[in-house]
Amino acid sequence: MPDDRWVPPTVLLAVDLVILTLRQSRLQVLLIQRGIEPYRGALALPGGFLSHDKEDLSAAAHRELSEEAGLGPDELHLEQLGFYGAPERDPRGRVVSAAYLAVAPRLPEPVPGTDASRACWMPVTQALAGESNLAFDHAEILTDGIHRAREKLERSALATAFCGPTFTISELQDVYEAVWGVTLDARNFYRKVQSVDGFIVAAGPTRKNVGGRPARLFRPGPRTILHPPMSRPQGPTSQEAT
Amino acid sequence: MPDDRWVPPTVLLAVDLVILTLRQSRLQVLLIQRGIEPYRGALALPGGFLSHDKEDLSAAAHRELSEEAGLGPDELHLEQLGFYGAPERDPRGRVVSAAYLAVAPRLPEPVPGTDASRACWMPVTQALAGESNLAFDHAEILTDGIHRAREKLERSALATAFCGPTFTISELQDVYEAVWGVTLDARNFYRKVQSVDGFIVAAGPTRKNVGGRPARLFRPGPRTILHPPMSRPQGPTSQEAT
DNA sequence: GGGCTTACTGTCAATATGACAGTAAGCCTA
DNA sequence: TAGGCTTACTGTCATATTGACAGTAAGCCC
Repeated sequence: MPDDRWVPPTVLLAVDLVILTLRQSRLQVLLIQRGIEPYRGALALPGGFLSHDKEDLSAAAHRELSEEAGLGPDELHLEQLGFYGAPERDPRGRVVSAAYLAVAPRLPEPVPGTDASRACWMPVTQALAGESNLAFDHAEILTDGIHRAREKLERSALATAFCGPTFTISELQDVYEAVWGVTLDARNFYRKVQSVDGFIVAAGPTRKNVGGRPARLFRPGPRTILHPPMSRPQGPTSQEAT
Repeated sequence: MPDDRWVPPTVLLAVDLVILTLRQSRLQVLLIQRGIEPYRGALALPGGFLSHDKEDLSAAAHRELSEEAGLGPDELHLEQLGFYGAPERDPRGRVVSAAYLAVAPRLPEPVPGTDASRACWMPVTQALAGESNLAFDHAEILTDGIHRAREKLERSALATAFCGPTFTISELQDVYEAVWGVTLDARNFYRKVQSVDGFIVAAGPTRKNVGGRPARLFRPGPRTILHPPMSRPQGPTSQEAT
C-alpha cells in the first residue's frame, strides 16, 4: 500500500434502485425519464447522489424510494443488489453506483406523483427490449435485479413482498408465474405453499370476491427461508449468478 | 434532484477482499496485520483504495489479490460480495468499501510472501471469535462472505474452486463439510455429486495416493449451476440473505 | 496373506415432485 | 330456484430424490 504523500482518488457515489412490482400480472419496474444531462430524456432507474456527507447508503435508498416513487419504508422489501463502478459508465466522471433491489406490493394504477411525476411503471420485458434504451448501465443493473428476484423467489418468502398485507394463494401464484415467466400447476402450488410451515398463515376466516368461490386470505408468515425451496420449472432464464 | 449549484459529496472508495480457502480441512480466511493507522496492528481483510482515477473495481480487486496474497487471476473464483458504506465505518472520512469474495484452491502451508508478509491464514471461526477483533466492519463483511459461500455451495459448482485443478470426491466432500460445518454421508455424497451431469468430470484414469485405495480424479465440469441443488443438512447457520 | 485404510457400489424406506380429475362455493341468468 | 359459469380448493398415483445403512474393492504395511 502507498505510504504518505499518496492521495487516493475520490469518486461520486450514486444510489440506484430497481423497484419491482406486479401490475396486470406482469413484472414491472419503476423508471424515470431523466430531466438533466447526461441521457436527458432517456429512461433510467430512479436514483441519485448522496445528499450529504454523512448519509447512510440504505438511508439514501429509502430517501430516493420516497422522493421518486412515493414509497414509504413500510411494507416494502429492500436489499442490496450490487455495485457498478466501471470507469466510463458516467460521462460526468468517476461515479460508482450502489444498486438496491426493492419489491413493492401491487400498487394502484396511477404512479404516486410525489416528486418526479415523470416516473412510470413499465413491464421489464419492455424495459429491456432494444427500443427503450435505458441510461448508463441501467439495463445491466435491471437484468441483475430481475435475476436476483427470480432466485430469491425460490428460496425465500420474497414473493409475499409483491402482495399486499393479505393475499390469496392464487395471487401468490400469480407472482411466481409473472416473475419466473412460467405457468405453474395450481394444485401442486397449493400443496407446496401450504406444506412449508410458516411461509403463509391464515389471515382470519375472511374472504374476498372476484368471480367465483371466495378465497381464503393469508398473511406472510414468520418463515423467511423456504426449505425445501420452491421448484422453478425450466425457466427461460438460466445463468450463473454474479 | 437538485439543480445546479449543488455539488454531491465525494467518497473514498476501498476494495476489500474476503479470500477463503481450505486448509487442514478447515475454512480459513486471509488476514493482514495492518501497518498503518487507523487500527494499526489489528487484523483486517486485505484491501485498499483505488490506485487511480480510472481503475476498474474488479481490476482493483485482482490487483489487491496479487499484491497482498500473491494470487493470480487464474484458478481463482472472484465475485462481488456487497458494499459497505456506513458513514462512520472509517475514522479517516467517508469511505465506502466494495467487498469481493474470492475462493482459492488449497494452498501450500506458507503464505505467499509477495508483498505483505504480514498476511496469514486463519480459521474463520477464530477470526470471528471475540478475541481477534477485526478492523473496521470487517467482521461483518467476513460474516457475509462466509454466508455467501455457504449458499453458493448449494446451488453452484463453487466448491470446486476450493480444490486444485484435479481432485477426488473425498476432497470435494471435505470442502462441503468444512464450509458448512456439517458431516455428510459419503455414500450419498458420491451418488449426488456424480448424478449431477457436468458438475465434475473424470480427469484421466489417473489415481492418487494416501493411505488406502487410490481414488479417481476429477476436474470441474462445464456445469456451474447445480440442479437440483446439494442439500445442506440442518446447518448451524440459518439466516436470511442480504 | 492378514489387517489396516480409504474408495467405492447397492438397497430400501421416507419424502417431495409432477401430472391429472373431481368437488365446493360463490355469482349470474333464465 | 335450477342450471351454468368462474374461481377455490382437495385427493390420488407414478416417479424422482433423499436419508439411512452395509458390503465389496484396492491399495499399503507387517
